[in-house]
Amino acid sequence: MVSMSLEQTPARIANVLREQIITGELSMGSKLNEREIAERLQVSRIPVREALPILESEGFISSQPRRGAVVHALTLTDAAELFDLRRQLEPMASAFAARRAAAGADVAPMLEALRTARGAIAPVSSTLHTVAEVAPPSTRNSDLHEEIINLADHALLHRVTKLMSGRVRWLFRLTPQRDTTAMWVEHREIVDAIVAGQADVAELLTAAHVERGRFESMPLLAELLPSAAPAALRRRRKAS
Amino acid sequence: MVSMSLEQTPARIANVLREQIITGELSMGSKLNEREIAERLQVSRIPVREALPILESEGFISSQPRRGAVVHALTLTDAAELFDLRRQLEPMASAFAARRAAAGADVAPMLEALRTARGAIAPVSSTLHTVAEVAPPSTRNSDLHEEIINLADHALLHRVTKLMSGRVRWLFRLTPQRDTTAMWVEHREIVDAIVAGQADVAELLTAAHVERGRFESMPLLAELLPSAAPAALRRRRKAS
DNA sequence: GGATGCTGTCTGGTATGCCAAATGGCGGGT
DNA sequence: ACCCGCCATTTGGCATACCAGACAGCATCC
Repeated sequence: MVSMSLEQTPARIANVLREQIITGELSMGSKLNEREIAERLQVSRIPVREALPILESEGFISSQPRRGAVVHALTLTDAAELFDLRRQLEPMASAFAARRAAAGADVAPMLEALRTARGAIAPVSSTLHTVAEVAPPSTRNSDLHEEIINLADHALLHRVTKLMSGRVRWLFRLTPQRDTTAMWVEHREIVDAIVAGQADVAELLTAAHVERGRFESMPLLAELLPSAAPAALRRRRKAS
Repeated sequence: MVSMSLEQTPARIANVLREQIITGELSMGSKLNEREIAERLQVSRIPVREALPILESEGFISSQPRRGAVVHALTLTDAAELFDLRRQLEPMASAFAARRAAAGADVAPMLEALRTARGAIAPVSSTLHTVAEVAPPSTRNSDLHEEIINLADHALLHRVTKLMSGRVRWLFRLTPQRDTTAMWVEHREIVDAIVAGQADVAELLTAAHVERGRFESMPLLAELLPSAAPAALRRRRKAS
């Protein structure tokens, strides 16, 4: 390898594969061969071997001892479980963020993320920020949530959330976008409550936000995903 | 390597190091040298390199790109954050477990763990189970919590919880045990609510259980742990 | 005498190569 | 014709070896 980006190689490999999984370039269920990936990315197998556990911890792939790794096939249960955890953690994050804001923490990055998210819906020329790379709304929303987490200044929460954020983006990518204007209003209300230091309000609004997302998304996902992992998918794969 | 246990080598190495960290055999702040560990455990550096990220994800060590890994020095903030997360996740686990129990799931393993935990306090001869290895109460409590998680049958919750369980044991090991009889009563009440399928009751009892633990443990931990990681601990380490 | 640059060494990062377990095809036996 | 077992190939697991960045000590220059 001649050129080296600033981030570590295993992390870079994990990022590449993660994006390929999220975009569907690597379809669910497809096998991941260490040698093939190593050759494709022009690295040796070692950093690949270190990248795969990262993706496994984030729930993108599942690997068994001597049988290799495959891209995890998302199920409706996975989606429901993700909403379950977000239901617990995101309200907590908003509450902590509100307390931090009340204590004088800098809320500017969060506000900026909110503006950017709004810009992704209806570009407002008043702000005049050059949107070099037009990221999809799902990424923008993730940015806002991430800034709330950052504001919460809670290392453990940050770690756990980061573990789930990839899957959230993956599912959002699959889900036909819900009404983004309404969602922006919800986001604004949450941010307002945080900035005002109203921890309880922010917590409840965020809980409602998550549950609304579940209510709107699950029916759509129900038509896209199998309800559970077919455990009887071992032998007899000739017809597939 | 001549003999190979059934679990994978990196996981085995992580287990060994984890126990050594929890028991204090590896003191906080001590450096972890890949070659030294590899030689000590009679393996090569590769599985060691794969074990360290596991411990890092569980918060036992912190490593920087080219500067190696050190055993994380627990702070009071770490303890508080752990209680914060447990406050959100354990009540959720109890609620899910209660719903599963109401749906007819097998509650026997949980009851067995409860009995075993009680046995660790006042051995009752009526149950007549041979306690081959006398594990410390902290481990027994972890077993009960783990069984509740298992009963909840929630893959994502299980994953996130497993990420935190190591640190919980680590802190419990440091904390002078709180009154175990009262704790057993709390445990029994929670289990009773779960078995009865009373999700709301189980959830609230568990929340109270966590908060009681926080209330009793934090003052003790405050005398054992530094309040925060000393960021100004880079240069000038000659006197230490 | 103090600060700065250089160099040696330590340690982590990556590549290559070998080994063993698992899988699938093929041949022989019933 | 079907089933069972053997063998080859695939593929992951681990060990060894090499490379590069980081840090400490020393020498040198200011």
